[in-house]
Amino acid sequence: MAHWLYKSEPSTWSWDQQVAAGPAGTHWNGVRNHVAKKHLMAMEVGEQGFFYHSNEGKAVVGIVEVIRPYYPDDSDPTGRFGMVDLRAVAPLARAVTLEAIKAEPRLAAMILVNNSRLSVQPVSDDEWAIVRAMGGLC
DNA sequence: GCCAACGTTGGC
DNA sequence: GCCAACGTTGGC
Repeated sequence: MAHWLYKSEPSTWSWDQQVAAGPAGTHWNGVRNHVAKKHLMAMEVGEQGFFYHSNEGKAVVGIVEVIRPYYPDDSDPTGRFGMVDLRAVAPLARAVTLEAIKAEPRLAAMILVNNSRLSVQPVSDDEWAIVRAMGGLC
């Protein structure tokens, strides 16, 4: 199964808010980028991803899971973009900062490091395992 | 269909 | 708060 990384500014949508949304989850809407859209469309229910705080915090803070596959984003007046639904699965025991990711040579190829502007990114199996371990999860 | 201008994102 | 990187828009 594929893994993903979702970026959000805490002032807009934080991990705490995601947790508060509970098992029913929330829409991951507002994506207005065609590369990010392509990733959203590829997602399947049950696939997990990292929740990353951009700008403020700059760290991976938790794990989320896709609970509804791609469907139209009703906040998009043009109808061109869609969204998925996500629920919080677990917090990391300790946040994995961008600084720590950049300091780990095995993570040098992560999109987060090389294209910081892409808001929804694929994460390789190796990267997934490494960041999880750095976050204190087995 | 090219490309300059502009707006937005996000690290620093 | 600055600025680099990137995406999008619109004139030609």
